[in-house]
Amino acid sequence: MENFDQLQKRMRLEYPDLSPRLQHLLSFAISHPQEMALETISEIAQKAQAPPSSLVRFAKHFGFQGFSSMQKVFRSGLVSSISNYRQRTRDLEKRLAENQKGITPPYLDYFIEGGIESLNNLRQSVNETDLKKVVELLAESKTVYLVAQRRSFPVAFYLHYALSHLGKPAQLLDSLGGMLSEQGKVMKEGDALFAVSFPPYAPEVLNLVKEASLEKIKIIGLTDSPLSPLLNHTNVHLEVHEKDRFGFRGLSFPAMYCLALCLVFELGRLMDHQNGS
Amino acid sequence: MENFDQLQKRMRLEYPDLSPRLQHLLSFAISHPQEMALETISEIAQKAQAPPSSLVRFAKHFGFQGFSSMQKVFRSGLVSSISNYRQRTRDLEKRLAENQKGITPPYLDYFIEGGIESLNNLRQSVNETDLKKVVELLAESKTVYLVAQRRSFPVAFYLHYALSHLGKPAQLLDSLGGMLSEQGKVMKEGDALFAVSFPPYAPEVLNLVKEASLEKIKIIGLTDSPLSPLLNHTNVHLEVHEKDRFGFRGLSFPAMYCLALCLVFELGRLMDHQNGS
DNA sequence: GATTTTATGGAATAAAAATTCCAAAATACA
DNA sequence: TGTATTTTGGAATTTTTATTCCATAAAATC
Repeated sequence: MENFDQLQKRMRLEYPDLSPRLQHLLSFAISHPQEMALETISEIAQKAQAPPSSLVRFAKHFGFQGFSSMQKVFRSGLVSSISNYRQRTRDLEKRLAENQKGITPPYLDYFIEGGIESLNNLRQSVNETDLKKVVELLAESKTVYLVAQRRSFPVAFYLHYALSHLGKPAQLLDSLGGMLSEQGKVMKEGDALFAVSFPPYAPEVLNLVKEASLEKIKIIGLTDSPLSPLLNHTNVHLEVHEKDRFGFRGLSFPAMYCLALCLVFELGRLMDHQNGS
Repeated sequence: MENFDQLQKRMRLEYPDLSPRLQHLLSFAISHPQEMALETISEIAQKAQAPPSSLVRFAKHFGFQGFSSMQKVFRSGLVSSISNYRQRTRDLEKRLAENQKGITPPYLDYFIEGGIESLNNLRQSVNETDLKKVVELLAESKTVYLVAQRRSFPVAFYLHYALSHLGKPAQLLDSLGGMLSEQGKVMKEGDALFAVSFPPYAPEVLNLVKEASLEKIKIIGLTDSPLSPLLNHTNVHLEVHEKDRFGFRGLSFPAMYCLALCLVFELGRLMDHQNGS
């Protein structure tokens, strides 16, 4: 299928040769791509001051089977600004599904695109206010405890590393020797617990969070969905959505690390600022 | 009309009280807002693995007259997120172009941009042949040992997790209790050592690699530059270039995880293939 | 100025999509 | 264990949306 940019280009090119009505529709289409993408043919017809049949004619003029197939292109253009990788990814998935045997690498591109999509999504799933709140909580707390298990553990480890380098007192609750619960007992009011949990949500982490919340420890959650069981106990949380490829989890990592980096960077700035003044 | 954010909030709140099917749809709706906004009820039903009537029921549960009226709310959410995204992107481009110094928050966008750049670079810094060689080496080896320290440790940890889940015998040399060198003594000919090292290159890892290479253990390196001290002893290596933002290291993470994911994925395929034939 | 060709609007029809309703399954309750 | 209640899936129906077709109007050609 032709993409939105190509179509738009073609439209501009053909403009002079069109009939008055089609010219009129074309200029409407170009200046109202969002309406073209989302509304029904009759709504558009009304707004463009033309009958629905003219819109169908318009679509057919550009080689579409009808209005609906043209609208699909407008829709793809609408979302492509968010992730123009999605379509390519779908295509690849389709090709793979068709011919599972003669599959040829490179798959790396595929993961790269998934990663980019995941990073782009990050922009939407994290809002500034929450991010700021997290940074402030970290700055205020005496010690930051970090907890995560299995798949999520690497991020907690990295945060521990980075916070320590910033001079922020941080402790990693690594469950070494099965001592997670005991490790958690050290937390006191005035500390913060940073909990990372992705499916399958580790029950140990959940328990620790529950206990900590009873002790009035501030809890920061990093998880994958607003429905995560973690969220019942967090003071503030950040979301990174989990995507998969071939049922293969983990494409949230690139986004998660970006977020972690940004967090550390902002904390560093805030700490500098507080010391300097 | 209720707006998208309010609706989402309400959904999260009611989640626990819903029937299983409605819970399932809710989590789909929240994680696929774009699909909910743009596709037809039957397409969504298919993707969410539920009958269309359940979607109608779902909409009604939240007080809508039917699916269509709920979809309108999702559409309005999509539209506002798009304009929001566009605005932010425009601002960012402008500020980046104007002046690298007077950058102001939100910084998250800068890290996202950096991450994307880093992922794009990955395409060039890794060549297919090496990637394939690494996967083959992993597949051939009896046990894969993984070593990394400090900043690089999280990737090794993740690889250990993922390889184990694939059924590939893997051991993480985590230096627990300072026993790194002793942990390394277990490696035998036929095993592989996967070493990750980024600046500042940990000398312990370097030593371990040297010793292992004397024992004819195959060595795979993951590092940041062709000049890395690691490379004198590796059989094959992958490079991920280190970028920084505001003098802040770690933007190689998104790329590194992408690479790791891809590696695991390809290994999984190869193993499947070898078992199947 | 008459005739042919092209463009246009709108009503009729077809197609697609959403909604309703009911029987069956699952669950809770006695 | 049997009965009542809730949940569920899917076929039938209704509604909405898109498309076709044709009569008429406008424009071009002779």
